[in-house]
Amino acid sequence: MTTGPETEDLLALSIAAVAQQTGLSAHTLRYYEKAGLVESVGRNASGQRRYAAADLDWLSFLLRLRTTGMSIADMRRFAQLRRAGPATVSQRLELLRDHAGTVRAHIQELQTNLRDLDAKIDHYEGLLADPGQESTP
Amino acid sequence: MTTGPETEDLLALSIAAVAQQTGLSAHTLRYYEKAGLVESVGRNASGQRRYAAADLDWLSFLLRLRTTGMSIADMRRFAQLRRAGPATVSQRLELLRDHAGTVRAHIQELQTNLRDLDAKIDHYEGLLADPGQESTP
DNA sequence: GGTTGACTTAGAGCGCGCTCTAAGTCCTAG
DNA sequence: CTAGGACTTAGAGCGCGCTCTAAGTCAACC
Repeated sequence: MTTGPETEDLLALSIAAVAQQTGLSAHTLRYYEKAGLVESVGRNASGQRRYAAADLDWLSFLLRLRTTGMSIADMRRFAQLRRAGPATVSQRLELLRDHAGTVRAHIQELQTNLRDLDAKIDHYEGLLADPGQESTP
Repeated sequence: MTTGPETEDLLALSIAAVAQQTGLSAHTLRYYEKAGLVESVGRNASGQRRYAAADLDWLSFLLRLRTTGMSIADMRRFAQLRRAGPATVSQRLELLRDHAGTVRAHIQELQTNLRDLDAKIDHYEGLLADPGQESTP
């Protein structure tokens, strides 16, 4: 399943490269590291960050959490558990399940409200087609 | 279709009552008014706000927009069009259609990311059931 | 008449998630 | 050797959407 031996460690992207790939700014990448979302990434001889494949994987997972509305604080909690090792797997699982539930609820809420918006749109279309109806806001 | 003559104007809720009904704080209700989201509501003899049924309808519409992620600025834009009268119906329609599109896209995005989260959850469940696998983060 | 409490206003403050600044170090090209 | 640019750090600043404070007015009850 791995691409080959040491593939990961051979990848060593600069912060600018990772910024471009992820869509995050270099500022934000450093901020995430300082905020405890990302384990300190490796450095080259002159102290500059060099991202490995595993770092990119983790970042894209973080972005998925972010996109689905997880707060920085919760992401940090997850990252801490991950750093603490395999003993925390069940806690991570619980966190993820909770979050997935939240996301599902959020989707539901959006869908319900969207239906109402669509009804409003229909109403406005009616107004346009036949002006002079009662004008509900 | 109307409930009867003057039903709306007979309803005259205090800001506290509206706060409780909508879940917004009184502070936020005043803020929305100052921000141009809500047309100045009626006042009683001593200058206190008295909300009519139409105000409540409008507020619940605003809340639907908010819940689906519309910014205050866009809600203000919509409110301004509404105040400008029937001539703006087509512009309001366009705004609503755009927003509904945004919401649909957002739901899509959430669903996609949720699928990936579920996959991650499955992975963690596998780890729990059979520890000692390769430990993808 | 006094006290309580809900209301009014203008405006300051807060939490979040970045986003940028300032000052300095280091590598690279000319 | 020099100039430019990408990087480093600590920390300040910003935009959003509220949220609260301060100081004052008013109506109602005892």
